[in-house]
Amino acid sequence: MLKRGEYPSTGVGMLKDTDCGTLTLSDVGRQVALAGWVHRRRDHGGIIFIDLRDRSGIVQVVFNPSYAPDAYRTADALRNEWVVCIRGRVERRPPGTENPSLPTGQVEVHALACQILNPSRPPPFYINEDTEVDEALRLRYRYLYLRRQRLQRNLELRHRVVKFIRDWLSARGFWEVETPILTKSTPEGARDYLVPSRLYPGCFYALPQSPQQLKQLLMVAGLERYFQIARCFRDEDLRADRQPEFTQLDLEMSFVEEEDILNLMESLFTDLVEQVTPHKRLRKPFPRLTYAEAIAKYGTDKPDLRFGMELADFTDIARQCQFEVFRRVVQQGGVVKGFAAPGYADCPRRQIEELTTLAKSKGATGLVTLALGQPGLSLEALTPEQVRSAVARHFTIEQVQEMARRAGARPGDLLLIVAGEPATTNAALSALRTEMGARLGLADPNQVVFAFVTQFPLFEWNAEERRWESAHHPFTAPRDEDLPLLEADPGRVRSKAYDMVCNGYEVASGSIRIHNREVQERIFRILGYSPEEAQKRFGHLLEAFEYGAPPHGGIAPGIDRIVMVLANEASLREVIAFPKTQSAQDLLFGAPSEVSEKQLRELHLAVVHPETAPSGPPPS
RNA sequence: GGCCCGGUGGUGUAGCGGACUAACAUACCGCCCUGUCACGGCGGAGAUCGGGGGUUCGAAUCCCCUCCGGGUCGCCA
Repeated sequence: MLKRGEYPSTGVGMLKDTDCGTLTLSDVGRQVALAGWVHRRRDHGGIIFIDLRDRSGIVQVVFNPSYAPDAYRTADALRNEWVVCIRGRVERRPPGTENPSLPTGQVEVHALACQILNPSRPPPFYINEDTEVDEALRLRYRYLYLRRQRLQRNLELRHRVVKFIRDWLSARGFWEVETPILTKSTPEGARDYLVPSRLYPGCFYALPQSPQQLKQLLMVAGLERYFQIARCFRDEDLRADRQPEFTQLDLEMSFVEEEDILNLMESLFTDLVEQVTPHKRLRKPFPRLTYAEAIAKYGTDKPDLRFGMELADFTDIARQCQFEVFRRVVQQGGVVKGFAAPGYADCPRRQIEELTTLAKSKGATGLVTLALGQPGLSLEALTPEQVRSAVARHFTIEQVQEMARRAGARPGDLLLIVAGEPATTNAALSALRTEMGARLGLADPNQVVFAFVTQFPLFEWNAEERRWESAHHPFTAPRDEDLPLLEADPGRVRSKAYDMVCNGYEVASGSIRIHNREVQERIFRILGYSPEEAQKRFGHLLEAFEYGAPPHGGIAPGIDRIVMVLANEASLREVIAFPKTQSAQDLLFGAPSEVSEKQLRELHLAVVHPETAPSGPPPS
């Protein structure tokens, strides 16, 4: 909501000199010129009320034939979303007719003149209500969906977040530098969006997946502190929190260690939340956990820390129990882990089945639940009869009590246990934990908990191609103490890469980079690049590093995701003005689209349609 | 590419083998109403149920194919 005086009025006095949402009792008696959209019309036969809406909010306008017959006649024709200009006087509402649910509810504007600036067809969906609309329709009529107050608030929030970041970093000596959108394809990482070159047949530019190498070159150039609100492009499949083009706060600093970057981020986002979204409760200081801790306690590297329900390890108990399924999992090198859902012991069977389905969808073979009696009892007094479970008979009461203790469970809680190979077990439990957080209302929408996850592994094993790959990117520095492990045991080498997470989303990712040629060459060797290959792929960067590259590192928070979390939205589409569908289409413009033969000829392109796919542009 | 959910007047939903001549709310059109704020009252118009094929005496409803939207796994250095 705009506050009075926060922005200059959007008009200079010809059509509009005041924003609707700013009017209060202190304006009573003022003559104002308002302009905006008809939010709603209430016709009482002898008197007409219009809720007039502009981006600042809503104010009630009263049309009374006794003091403005012409305006009253005009108001009779008005319909939702017509654009009007109204001149009138701000009046205190008659006693008893104030509307406390409206910021301007103490006053109303008595219309003296009303001009229709533009009528409107009935819109294809409600703009004056926050009701569900088919996603395709929202995108097709994006300019109408954006007219909704919720979307306008989201875009305003986004503006304020970006402005805050620019000001904050500028005040701390950071320079914003633009980097090219037309750049070079790199075979690593995500699929590139390609742009054909007219002047060089068969050659292509690529849109940046991120300005990663460019910002490192800016460090070599001696800029020391750089940032950019940068658009990034990745031609990969979409998700609720992934769009093909998105915006990063790209940032890089010279002469820094990991701690410097993390402290900077903690300081920036603490100030940002406190000043831009002061109604949010922020946890300070930001929790820090290693990758290994995150996986052990939450089963994921992007845990939602607004609630506990930490995972406990029951593998050693499972090894000794009488439950054949668990024992076999442990024998085969698997793990048995679980957590306690507080007060959920009496949950209906149907909900357990839903949880089981969820666990299986994440690759688990099943879900074991133990309902631990009634609240108020003590754990020590728990009897076998009070434990309700399909598999309770395979465990001694001491084993049940020990699992409950480790999970921090109390009587009345439900233990959820998954057994299997570590990766799927953790994935399933993480999903279950998130689901229980939602079901039990533990994920407070007014709370934001940022956290740093550190010490990611430097490499990941690609089983398909039977080789090591960079977990982050090949310029990420290994931790000094793990350097001796590099060749001997690459899988155990930890990196100076870090993520920032918030309420269950990964909102930033970064690392300290390698600036030492010898280390960089060892990394390339482990990744399987010959010196010639490394030269071909990354020659420009390697060469730059030979000319006095300073130690440097950085991070890249995702603006869209951060705004999404702060706006309490579940989809990125609600915080991007013109987003694309899950199949990467722009339904408003109809992109992507075919182009003319002439354009193709100029670009030296010929289109070969796949046999399996329909030819031509996507239907719209 | 796999799996899951959805598509019914303009919009949002209900209906899920026969009582559907498809219901409700709202928007829309007309009439009435001078203090409402999701104003209210009366009346009206508006969908052959995303598209195609099939099963059946009978399909919005069951089956197959397909299109669109969403979620998710793979993917996203």
